[in-house]
Amino acid sequence: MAVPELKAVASDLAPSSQAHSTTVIPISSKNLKVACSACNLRELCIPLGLNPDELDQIDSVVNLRRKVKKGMLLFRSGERFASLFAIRSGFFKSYVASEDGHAQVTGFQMAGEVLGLDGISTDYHTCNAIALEDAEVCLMPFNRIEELSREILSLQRHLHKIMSREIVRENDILVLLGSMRSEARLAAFLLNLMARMHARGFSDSQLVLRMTREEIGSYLGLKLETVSRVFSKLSLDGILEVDKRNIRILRNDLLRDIVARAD
Amino acid sequence: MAVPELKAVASDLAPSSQAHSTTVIPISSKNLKVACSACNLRELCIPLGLNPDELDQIDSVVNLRRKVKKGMLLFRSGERFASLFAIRSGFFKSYVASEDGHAQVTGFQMAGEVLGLDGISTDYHTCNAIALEDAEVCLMPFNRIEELSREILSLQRHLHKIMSREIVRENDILVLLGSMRSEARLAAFLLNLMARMHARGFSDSQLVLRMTREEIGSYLGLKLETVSRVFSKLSLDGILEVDKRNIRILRNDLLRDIVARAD
DNA sequence: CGCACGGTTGACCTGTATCAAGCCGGGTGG
DNA sequence: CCACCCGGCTTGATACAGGTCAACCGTGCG
Repeated sequence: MAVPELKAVASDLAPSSQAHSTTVIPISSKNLKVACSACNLRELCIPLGLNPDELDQIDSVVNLRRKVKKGMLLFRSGERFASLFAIRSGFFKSYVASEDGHAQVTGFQMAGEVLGLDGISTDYHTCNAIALEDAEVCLMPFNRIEELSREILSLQRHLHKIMSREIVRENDILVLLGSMRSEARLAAFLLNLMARMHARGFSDSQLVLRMTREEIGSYLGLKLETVSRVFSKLSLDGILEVDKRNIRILRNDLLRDIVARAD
Repeated sequence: MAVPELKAVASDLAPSSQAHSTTVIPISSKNLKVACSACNLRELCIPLGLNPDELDQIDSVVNLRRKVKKGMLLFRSGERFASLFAIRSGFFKSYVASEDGHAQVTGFQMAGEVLGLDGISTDYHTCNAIALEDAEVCLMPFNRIEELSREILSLQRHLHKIMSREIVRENDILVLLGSMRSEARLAAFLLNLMARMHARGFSDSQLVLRMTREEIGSYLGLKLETVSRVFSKLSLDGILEVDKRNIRILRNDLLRDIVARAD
């Protein structure tokens, strides 16, 4: 398989909850620019081909935005689930923490992706989501989503596809963790990140990592030293240019080879 | 976290497809015993608290059963998705196969669990499901499910919870693969299997594995020799009694310790 | 200024993979 | 009915990828 699409979703939040976030911005008819119907990320969050009436209904669901400063939690494991979050801007990691303090990163999420799907299962979050850079999210109260998706067929379908896509993505990571070696894991990870950035209009050969080596390692089942060494090796091999968190892909083809050869 | 609930779902199928399955049994009012309303697995597949009318509607959705002989595919990657499958009896593994022949097991499924969720995403299967023992599944055409879940609120909710549960389960495996060592992986795997069997009325200390060491290894990211060695070690330590595929857990507490200590 | 954090690199250790031999039990064909 | 074979499993010897521990560097920040 090519470029496993690594996990891009995570959990959910208690909208009324305390400490983590900073500002909550009501969306009124006055700041139309944030309404879904006018959002440039629209095609990622909501289905295409809605009529104006339906778009209005969607706008009425997505009734709050929230700013999340770098390092702040969007939600944490154990909190009550009420809303899904569509990321408007910024970058998140989601992770589960064992009681002993060890944290396993389960995904990285960027603009246009949805956080919180795992909370539907039990009505409580099972993981944490933290902003890796200043971010802004749209709150989508889940009971309103369910309500509306009973009326708008394409919204129902869209919701199901988003959830299923998440299942498929995790499947891909299982393949990665179950059968690839360090170099292939990092190669697949970079290609995936790059593809997602490219789909958002960024360069397809250059990117700025938002996460530390340790976070990458946790996600890929490697130690930070190993991640660092693999970066060095790929750099030495002329496949990447690595300057701290600035990565430039020089030989996309070779990167793909590494993944393909690994199974 | 205790006993990660390992993956218990997988992909989907083209109901009209050719080779794999054996018998298709229409469900009529004559063989009521298979109708959902009378199925003893009901509480696993469909929501509780439905009124008779709603139960009738559900029965009308689940309109076919299919027998799948041991070793036969229920569906394969690339096939068109049309239905979810509820397992009535038997045991499945799901896996994704790379072009080069390598197979990564992504889950084991037993009675009462649902197969096919990953197909919703693109309308095509992304993995394969194969029966590890003679099995019988109920076909649930997905467009009918979507239709009905617009009318029956609790069905809609149930569907969403099932999908979300699958996401959470895969999260748990990520933790397992990302941070546990062989002994802890196998311990978590056994505890999970045991719990699922126990929930179905079987012993909570004894089980018969339906899969080979190699399949366990693929699932856990280990080689079959390693799986075998870990079984031997756990046996030597007096934690298990292992006779080929018959496993008896002697020290559940120690097994849990192994998982807990591993993070 | 100095400290803390993220990153790199080196030396060494270890858990798991790999390769190989052999066992057991069940199915098949002579 | 027996011999054989084959698939699944166990066990041993050895190799190696990645983990662990440690030193060091640069940079941003209090």
